[in-house]
Amino acid sequence: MKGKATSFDIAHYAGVSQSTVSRALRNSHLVNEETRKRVFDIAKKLNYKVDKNASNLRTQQSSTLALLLFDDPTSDESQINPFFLAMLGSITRACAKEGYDLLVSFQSASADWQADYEDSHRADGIILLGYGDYIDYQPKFNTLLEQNTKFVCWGATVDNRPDLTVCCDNYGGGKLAAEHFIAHSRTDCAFIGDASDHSPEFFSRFQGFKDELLANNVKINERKMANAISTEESGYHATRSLIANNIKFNALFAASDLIAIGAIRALKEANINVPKDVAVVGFDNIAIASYVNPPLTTIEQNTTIAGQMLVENLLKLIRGEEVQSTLLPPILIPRKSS
Amino acid sequence: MKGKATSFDIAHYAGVSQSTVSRALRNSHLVNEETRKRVFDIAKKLNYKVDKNASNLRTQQSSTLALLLFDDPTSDESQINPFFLAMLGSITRACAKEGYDLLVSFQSASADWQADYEDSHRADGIILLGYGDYIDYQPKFNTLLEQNTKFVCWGATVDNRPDLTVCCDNYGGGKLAAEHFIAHSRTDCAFIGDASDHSPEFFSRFQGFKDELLANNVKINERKMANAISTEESGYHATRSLIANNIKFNALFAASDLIAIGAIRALKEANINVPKDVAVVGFDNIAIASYVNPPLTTIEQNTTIAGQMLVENLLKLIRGEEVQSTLLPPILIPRKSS
DNA sequence: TGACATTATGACACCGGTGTCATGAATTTA
DNA sequence: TAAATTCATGACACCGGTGTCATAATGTCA
Repeated sequence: MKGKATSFDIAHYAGVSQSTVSRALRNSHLVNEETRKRVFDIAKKLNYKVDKNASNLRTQQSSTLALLLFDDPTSDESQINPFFLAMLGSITRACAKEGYDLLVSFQSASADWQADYEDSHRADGIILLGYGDYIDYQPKFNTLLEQNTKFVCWGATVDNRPDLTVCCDNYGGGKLAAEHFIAHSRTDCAFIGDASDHSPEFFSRFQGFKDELLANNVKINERKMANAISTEESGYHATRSLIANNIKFNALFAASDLIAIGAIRALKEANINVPKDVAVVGFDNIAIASYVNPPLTTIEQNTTIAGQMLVENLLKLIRGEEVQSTLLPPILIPRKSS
Repeated sequence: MKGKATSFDIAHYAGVSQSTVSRALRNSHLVNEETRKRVFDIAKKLNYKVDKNASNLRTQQSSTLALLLFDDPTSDESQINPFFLAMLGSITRACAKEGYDLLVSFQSASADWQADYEDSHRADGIILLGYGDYIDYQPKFNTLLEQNTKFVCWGATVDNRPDLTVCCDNYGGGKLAAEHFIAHSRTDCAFIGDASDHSPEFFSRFQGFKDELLANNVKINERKMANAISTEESGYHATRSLIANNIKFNALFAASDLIAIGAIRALKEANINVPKDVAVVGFDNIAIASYVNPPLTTIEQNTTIAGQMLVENLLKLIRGEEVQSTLLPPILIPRKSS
């Protein structure tokens, strides 16, 4: 066998036209059962595989989805945020289930990603996955919309298009954390994350947290808040600065598990016992959370379902079906850290 | 703008032929500088992107690599082995650096994966990533070789083709673990993993471990070995069965970190102190390892370098360059578990 | 100034499928 | 039995690029 077999080779051996081969292989009802069988046998023998490029070119679709990962550029080069890795895994699985291939690609927020994948026909649609500063992305979202590119994103809300978003109910998750503290009479609360509207997800978590505390007549002191991005390092430093400023609290809500883990490290170093002196609650329920010491109480975002929903919604969008905005319910996973 | 712009549209606006547009966009020296500039400007204005399918079809290559992930089918559906996730991340990054796209796909060992991706021209080459029972794969490797498919695999050695493999020096890693125990006078050793040649990587780790012990006149008792696959659960159960059988040891080498983490859980439950009563060493240095209690001493496989090497070697193979077999040096990361 | 190399471009076949239309044979209907 | 319908198939244009060959214009050298 020199080179790969084509449908013409099969046609030749089967004594039919190439058109018929193409039809037979795609199980068109227009092909005689006997012919189909013959074609299939020969295809198998020649180890024939449909050339995706030719097929995609003709049909103008690719049965491929693209995943654009916007990892936090400030985090360690070699490691990807474990929450995203988990999402990546579940999206990969969901795509496989739907018969789509997945093209994975790292992006920096500044790059010219806004049109590449769909316009070049490499993918039928795009999944955008990233924490962080979605505000910068809005103009690019608009470009995507203008070009009628099919895309969904995790977390970020696109102006007037809630249907393009899949995310966890961050506000509700924040409330869960507050409820939990109140139920355990820990009302002297600190928050570590980003309470500005720069990071919409962290902001919502904080809002939910604050509002639920207020509903119970507890006010959060602004001095007991510190900014952090979603890394262990950042959580560690933010917490250290609180401690260094002699700020006291008996409960700490971290906007992500990585932050919480860093916070616990800082607390331990300062000989502050978790959970006795300070109860800690994180957000995400990454795999590591259950293994740290003490195991971390956290608000779970179910990555399996999230990945599925992203893929499902994107496929609906591609097929022109109606898509509902999707808010996933967060769940409190109580462990020893609180 | 109705539909996507093609090179014909550009040709029309630029007043040149489509051939010239194509040449101009690919920076052929055969195009006048002024013409090139005009073409580029128009392309930009029309938001033109080369149709990858058409281009790939013509050139018969895709600037895409495929990653086939063989996750352990017995592991939890929703979670991917964190070591593979880390590899996935580093391979993604390495591909991006080389200007290649990455197609990610889950596979079960039994599936008909052996020819799909390259034959269908979706990818120029394949990376195979999986722990586990590579023996079943040998016939499929042969099919790949016969079809002249370009591929590299992680860990597994393909008959007579060591150049197709990138892996960590598992034997050397096993020796490191043994050295470490001996240096700390922990010579009553247990091993948890798979010491059969069913799982070549685990087997090598065990061989290195055993040989280094023997070189120091320490023999490992067969009763102090238990089989486990690379999950926390499996490590937990294997260790429990050792304990239940009243087997004593003061050092435990686990063939992977997940196994080690499960082992530590079992030991703790039996009120056996780590590291005082039993020193534990794992393998992989997954992210979780440093966060468990106590932090896990482990043999690191550098996933960043591993991913890079896989991609680099595969690209060399594709370009027809000579490829060296690649053995990555493992490093002992001492932590509190030993 | 005629022979020849160089430069810039256009025409066109080609990659390997898919979808439409035309065609001929077999089957059903009036 | 002629007309209508169904079935199975072939011919062919087409998707949007890339690469080869031909061609015209300009420049170079003897």
